[in-house]
Amino acid sequence: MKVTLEQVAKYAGVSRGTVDRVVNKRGNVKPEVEQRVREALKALNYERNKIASALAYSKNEKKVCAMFQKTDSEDYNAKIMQGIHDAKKELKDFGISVEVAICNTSDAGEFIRKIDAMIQEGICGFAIKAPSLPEISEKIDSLVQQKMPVITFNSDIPESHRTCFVGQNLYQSGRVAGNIMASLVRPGEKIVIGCGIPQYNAHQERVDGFVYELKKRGFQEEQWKVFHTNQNYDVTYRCLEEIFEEEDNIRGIYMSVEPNEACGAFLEEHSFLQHPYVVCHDTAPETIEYLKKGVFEYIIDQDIYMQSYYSLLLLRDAFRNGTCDSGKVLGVNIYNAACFE
Amino acid sequence: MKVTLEQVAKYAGVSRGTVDRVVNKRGNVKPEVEQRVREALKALNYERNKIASALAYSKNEKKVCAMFQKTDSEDYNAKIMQGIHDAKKELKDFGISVEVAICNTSDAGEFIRKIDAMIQEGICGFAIKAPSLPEISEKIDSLVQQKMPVITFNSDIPESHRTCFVGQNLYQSGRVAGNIMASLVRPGEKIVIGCGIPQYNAHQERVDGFVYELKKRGFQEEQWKVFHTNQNYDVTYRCLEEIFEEEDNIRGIYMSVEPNEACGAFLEEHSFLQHPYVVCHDTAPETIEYLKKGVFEYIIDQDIYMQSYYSLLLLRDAFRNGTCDSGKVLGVNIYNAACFE
DNA sequence: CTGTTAGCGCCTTCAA
DNA sequence: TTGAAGGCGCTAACAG
Repeated sequence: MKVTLEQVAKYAGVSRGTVDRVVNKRGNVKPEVEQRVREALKALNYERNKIASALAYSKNEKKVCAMFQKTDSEDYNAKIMQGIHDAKKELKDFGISVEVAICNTSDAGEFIRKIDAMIQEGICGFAIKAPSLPEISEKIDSLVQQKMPVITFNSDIPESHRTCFVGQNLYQSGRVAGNIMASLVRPGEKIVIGCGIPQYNAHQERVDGFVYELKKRGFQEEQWKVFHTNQNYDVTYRCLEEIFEEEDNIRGIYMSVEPNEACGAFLEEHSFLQHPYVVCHDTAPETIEYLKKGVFEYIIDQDIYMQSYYSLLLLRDAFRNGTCDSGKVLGVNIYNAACFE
Repeated sequence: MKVTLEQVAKYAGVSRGTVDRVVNKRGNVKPEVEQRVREALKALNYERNKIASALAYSKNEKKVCAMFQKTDSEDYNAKIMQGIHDAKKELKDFGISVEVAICNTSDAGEFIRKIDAMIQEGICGFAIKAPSLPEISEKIDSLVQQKMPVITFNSDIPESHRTCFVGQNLYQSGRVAGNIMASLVRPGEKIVIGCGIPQYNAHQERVDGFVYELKKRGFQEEQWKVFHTNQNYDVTYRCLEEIFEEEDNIRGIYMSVEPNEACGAFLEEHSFLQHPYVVCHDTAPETIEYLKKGVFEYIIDQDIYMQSYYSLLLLRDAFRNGTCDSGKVLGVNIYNAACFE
């Protein structure tokens, strides 16, 4: 069952080293010998032992960097750090150490300075969550050109040549939300859509997906109304007050980004004949509380923990394989109150 | 950063072997030496290298068995097999080989005979999906008494002393479904609940959870009606016909177990003013089709693939640690049509 | 009770 | 272009 390099070598009448050269395509093998080895490999159905391989390879020590911009939500930041922390533990045995760099602004300069500083320290791979700005994109391209793996997570920079992206498909997550809302709200009832900042592609994408799905399920433009939260608590609260004063028969609220709490507070502090169904994103503890209390109906999560964790693990594979499995779009997870029992 | 046994040994003034004895609690170490080693361990913050450990330990070859009863759904069986297959590949490097045993009936005798046969072949651990019958439970107890890990998956045998269980909490999954339904259906509207076979605890549990949640959300007993599908296509179809003839204003159908297709076909072949919302379990390809077509509204999945895969991996940990992390209740995953885009 | 040593299977350097 | 050999860090058997 278990076939080793040694056995293949014996079968082919060569040494372990030669088989290794063939298996790992290191070149410097005479074609006819290579042919013979390949046949032996096939005949014995050799598969390399990943554990042994990892152990031997762990001599090549490497340093990678996880870089991200802090958000306003401490919980969110903590989940990212937790993912990094767990990945760090996992990667240690592979001889890979992880440095963390946190940016405080969305200024391209800050990112680029931090990247350069990290490279000075001998970093040879990045997992990075950064705004999609031309300067950053170019910087990434220059790193990739130097054969350095760069993986974007959570928020993609698709214009760049990043090795791959780990995160949610925002448009799809908006569609999932739209589909949920369409099942909750009935003909003649109205929906309020909270968009963050329209200039941010990421915010608009979810709303686009949401609206697409509403249309698909037969809703009319008059049935929904978009407002901009500016990602600000007070703005959100006031907008909701205004809209609920103007309109009636609102049965759905979609919060495409934080601050979910503003919406929760608004609903708790006002009473309605028919309480509106709330669909929102990301499982912050406060958001889950609203879900449990029945103020919110559904949360769609993107597992930010997994994103930071997984992107770091992919970096390891990138070192071994020169590349990594074509990125990874992590799931769109739906939760209702009963999920947290 | 990386601390090895060797370094700890040097620090404590003993040999690697002795440190190993302390780390792995193999005994035979003089208390004062042990004390010294423990201090060194702490001082250097030693953590064992899992890769190296696994490689060395893989010398101890082991055989485990995955045993399950075939269901009527070929897709379901295939997912179980896929999980086993992937686990097999993963475990190979650990020196663990996996045998599969498939039972055709729910007869305790068949299971017990197959278990005995496996033990003849040198199996030393089981991952098993079996009905909860006293004879099987006793058999499991006798294996566990001989220090053999036995993990139940998908369907638990809680009366037994199985090492742990990997699967969904059925009651909770019913609650999740109930909560969804409660958000879809409004006052005055009715819900039909398809229970499989009431004598099967597993079927009843989901329905209990479902009803619990309906009550919690203020629904009245008159609003729902339970029927028994017998897990049979024709029975299900006929029951639905009858109920829809008798009652009107039915807006929700909950299928707690297969055959979901009977429900799908029924809805496609009849037309209603208000099409009822369908919430059901398990992502068989046919069920997903109905979801995509908009005939079904939500599917709640239990990732059976992951259950068979994960239970086998836990067996590996059980060999190393004598026990394994207190089982694992895998998630309750909610899907709507947009999830499959 | 403790130290020594021979692997586990692969990777990598160094000679040849 | 190839073979030989010395690790990677840990486990386990054996000798003392």
